[in-house]
Amino acid sequence: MAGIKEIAKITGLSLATVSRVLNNSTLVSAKAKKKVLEAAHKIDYRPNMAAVALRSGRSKIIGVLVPEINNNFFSSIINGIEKKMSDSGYNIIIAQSHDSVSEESNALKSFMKLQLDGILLSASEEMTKATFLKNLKDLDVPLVFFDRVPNISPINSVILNDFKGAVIATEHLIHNGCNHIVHISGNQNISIFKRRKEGFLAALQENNLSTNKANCIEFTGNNDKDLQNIKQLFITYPEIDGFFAHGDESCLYILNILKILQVAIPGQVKIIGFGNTEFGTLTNPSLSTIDQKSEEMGFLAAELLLDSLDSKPKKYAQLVLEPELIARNSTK
Amino acid sequence: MAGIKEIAKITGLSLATVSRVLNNSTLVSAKAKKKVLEAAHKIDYRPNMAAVALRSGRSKIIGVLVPEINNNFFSSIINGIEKKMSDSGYNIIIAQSHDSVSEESNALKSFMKLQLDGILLSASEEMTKATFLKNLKDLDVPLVFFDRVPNISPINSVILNDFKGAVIATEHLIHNGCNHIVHISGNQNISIFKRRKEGFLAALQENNLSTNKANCIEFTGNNDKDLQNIKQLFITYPEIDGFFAHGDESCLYILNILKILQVAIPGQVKIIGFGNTEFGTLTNPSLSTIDQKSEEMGFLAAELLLDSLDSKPKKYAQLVLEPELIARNSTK
DNA sequence: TTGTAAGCGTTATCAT
DNA sequence: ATGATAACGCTTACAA
Repeated sequence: MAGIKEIAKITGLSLATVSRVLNNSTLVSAKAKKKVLEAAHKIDYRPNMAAVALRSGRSKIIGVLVPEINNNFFSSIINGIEKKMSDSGYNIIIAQSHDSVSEESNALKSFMKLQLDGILLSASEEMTKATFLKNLKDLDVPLVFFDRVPNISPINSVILNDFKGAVIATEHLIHNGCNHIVHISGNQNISIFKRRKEGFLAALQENNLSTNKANCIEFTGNNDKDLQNIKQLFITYPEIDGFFAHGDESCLYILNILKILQVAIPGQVKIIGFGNTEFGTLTNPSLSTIDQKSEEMGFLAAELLLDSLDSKPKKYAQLVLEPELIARNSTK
Repeated sequence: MAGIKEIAKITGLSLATVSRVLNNSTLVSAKAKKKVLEAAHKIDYRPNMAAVALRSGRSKIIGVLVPEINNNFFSSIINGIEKKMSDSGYNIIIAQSHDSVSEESNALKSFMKLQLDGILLSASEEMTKATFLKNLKDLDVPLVFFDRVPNISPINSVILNDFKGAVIATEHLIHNGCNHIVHISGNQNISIFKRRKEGFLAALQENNLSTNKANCIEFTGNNDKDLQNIKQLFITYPEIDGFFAHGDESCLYILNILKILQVAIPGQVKIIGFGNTEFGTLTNPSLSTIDQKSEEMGFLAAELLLDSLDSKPKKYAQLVLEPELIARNSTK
């Protein structure tokens, strides 16, 4: 009930002047400014954002669309986004695609109704260039992609240098004396996992190690099957002295299997993961890994979006974050 | 650009009639209804929610305030909320308190500007009855608390029966032959951890087991310290044959320490955690635990909020979810 | 520097 | 069953 009208009544000024003060316009006298601000404080004035959005076209809300919120990586990113956005007076509205194109387009549709000022999104696995264009063709708000980025330009995006991360991890093993390294890869249809595998192979080549077929084994997500696969591989090739996994989770399997097989870690075999998941400090031995800079990614994506909100001559930026080695006991 | 006006122009009907159709009013002819819906579909009409919110006072947005989004428990809850709310055509806006009263009240203030239709919130640790009342006194939207609930009534709330969960866990150990059980407790200022400890002690008493001081040890969060504490305890009391931890994370420590001490799990010592964290299936042995029903909690809280959105004669409900035993190999 | 008034897209009241 | 019109709270030309 406490609106701009009330302030006008109290101060004896017009709605326009009150509005100008509240929007930091320079076209107001110091006296008017003071009066208005006092009154605003007195009645604890809070603008009706619905009215502001309707009239000005700016809602002060930005949409965030991720595949899954209940996932440490994405929730860390959202954390970074939230930090930056709330500092700048924006609220964030969150939706999930669950990696489904239809849910993704539904979410975007509902975003479009809300007069959002901008959208941050990580594309679903299935999102192709075609569906992307279809969904977003009439979406004229600023857009920034992060992590999972469709192959299209021009675009604003923030990604991690996954290739580099894999190289760092692999070379860390090599520098610590490993010669027979195996990569536990992820679904190769997902670009980030593909790049990690490429980085692994490149690092082997760079260091004159063989890159034959036995070096890679794909993680299926089926617990028992993966366990058997890794076990079998290790029994077939007992000379294996290092594992680089596409994710920290797979390392838990490897740790278990090697313990069963009575293999000393990191004595006989060294292990490094990817993702810097929380439990990495809790395993025995603690897990070396690659940090994905998730919170920074969210922060930068938010910053990029804020930049493009007020810059009229549109320019696009592709930011690439550098991963960081977290060396712990599993590779000592 | 495609608004209600456009539909009126296409169909030759008035704004009022178009609006009525779009809002499922019964006061329209089948013919008009058909024409409007066709036109709406044709121009891919999407209501401007800012205008709807301004005019009707309902934004179709509900606010969710949690201590920390980057936390598996809360992100699962949000998952449940999102599921229910998006089914009902609501968007959710998320804010974090980081367990700080000032951030919490800031978030609530910004919620209030947004004309939200309702708020779901898990109170920060510090939130007292007084600050709660101060923050929410002029907040007249429906409110539902979950998990962390201030001691105030009347109120809508959804919580887990943590006491019962602890009893179930403890009795599971007892039924599987444990006589000397230790509880690794959490910060006793947090109500849920307190209730878990109480449940543990009650279960011991109920089963005629001693409840002396050696039965509990508080988890400090300091990795090295906790490790030493647990190790020392086990060395002092080698008769210990069971551990019930207030969280799954602590179980990783216990597993590591017992492995170092060459103790057979579950042969000599059995372990059960709380939370049903993802990595519980990946440890060796896999971890028995108590499921917190986090997604259900979010779902029910959302449902409760939706109920109170349209029920004029306000009634309040306190829902208590029953935890579930997840028996795996660590207690076999 | 300030005021007047139009208008953002929709809903709701009152006629017809 | 439908239409004309005011109103929601605010911003912003345009006028003064």
